[in-house]
Amino acid sequence: MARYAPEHKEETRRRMVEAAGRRFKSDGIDGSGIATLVADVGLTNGAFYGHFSSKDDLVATVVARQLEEQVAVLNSLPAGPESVEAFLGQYLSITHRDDVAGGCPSAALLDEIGRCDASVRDAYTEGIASMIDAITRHLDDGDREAAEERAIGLFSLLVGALQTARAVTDPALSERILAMALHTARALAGASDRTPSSTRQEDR
Amino acid sequence: MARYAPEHKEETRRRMVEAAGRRFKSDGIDGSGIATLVADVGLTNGAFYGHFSSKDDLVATVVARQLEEQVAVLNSLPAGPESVEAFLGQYLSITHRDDVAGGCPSAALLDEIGRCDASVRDAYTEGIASMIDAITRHLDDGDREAAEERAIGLFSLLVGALQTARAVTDPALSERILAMALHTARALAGASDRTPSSTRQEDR
DNA sequence: TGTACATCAGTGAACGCGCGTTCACTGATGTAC
DNA sequence: TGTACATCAGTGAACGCGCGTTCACTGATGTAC
Repeated sequence: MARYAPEHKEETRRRMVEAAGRRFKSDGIDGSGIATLVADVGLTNGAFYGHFSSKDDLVATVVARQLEEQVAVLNSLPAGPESVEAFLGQYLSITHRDDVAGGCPSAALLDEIGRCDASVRDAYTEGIASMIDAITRHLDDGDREAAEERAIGLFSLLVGALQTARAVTDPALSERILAMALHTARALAGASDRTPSSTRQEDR
Repeated sequence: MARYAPEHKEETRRRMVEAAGRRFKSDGIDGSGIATLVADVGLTNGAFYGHFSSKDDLVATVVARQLEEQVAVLNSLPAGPESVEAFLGQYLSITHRDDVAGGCPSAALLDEIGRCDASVRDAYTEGIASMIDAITRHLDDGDREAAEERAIGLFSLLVGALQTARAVTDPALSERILAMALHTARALAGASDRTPSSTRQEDR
């Protein structure tokens, strides 16, 4: 093996965390074996323990990273109802439904995370707290408490609807779930808009 | 082995489906082995294939049965906003959060079902269609389309919130999620109430 | 009434396989002298 | 300039284990004659 640049190992680890994120989301945590995970980045199974102390260590790292990325996206969103609308439309789109590997980690893994060790659930807890904060900031119109409530409701609605749309085999029902959840999500996101310039009309 | 009453085998199968429902929900589908599942009803692993043709056959049967039971509960609920309120309060309670094995199958298994074979997802599709119908009937105030939309939103919200409350390790955050989701759920369930006799006041 | 046989729910050992994890080893590079 | 050694990311075989599934067998009962 070649002697590597100082950043090489760090870079390999980073690629593993990213590839494992996609694997976990598409095949499940339990459904993804170490051999497959390392093969995804072109290594053999023994190399794994040079980077992580155990599978759980990787899982916790991946969960933390996935949520960080999502929070970063939310934070980079411009303020204002239009960008929230756009985000909702993209979240509840057919494209997102069909891109499990590249999509929302909560929609793909939430109930499995609930069955994981405390280390993984701790990582999720920290991530989700930041996420609720980020959503709350986008919805805040002065009443922070009410905005946080809507943030939690919105997050739960999005995750539950996307999971359901993915589980169902009937394409018409699946699209109906996405469309109706999107309508409800818009109403929920804009529930405090008292300005008549609001994008929504059909909700009242 | 004793010669059994004619209903004996059927009864064993029924017990297996019920026990497997609890197992799947608490340990995951992938996390529950055949040996454990049959041991739960006091049998040894070879007995399994006298009742089911494969694990997937059992999973599909369990998923169908779990949803049937839930729909039966919904259908037995008296009409009127009070019983919907009571149902929401129970669904988003700490008791339900802590009773994964005896609780809602969608909250425990939805993303794992999304990764299952078509037979399992077909069973889920049929069950969820009945469930949406049942919820819609409870919310219907004349506008069926709007009621179905609120039914889908409500279902997604409940499932997403319960999963999140379960995944999180911080008890305060977990309870906060349940409480805030309950508040949003009540507003959503009663969104069409134009009667001032409504139970909710704080939402408008 | 007594013997021979059919029924059938359940037993338990065995199958090949993939799991998470360990570990002695490889081999290309950098450093010491 | 040339040799000896340290470094270290990655290799790949092996470990014990549990998985889903198969199958020859058990043994208590009912039926036939």
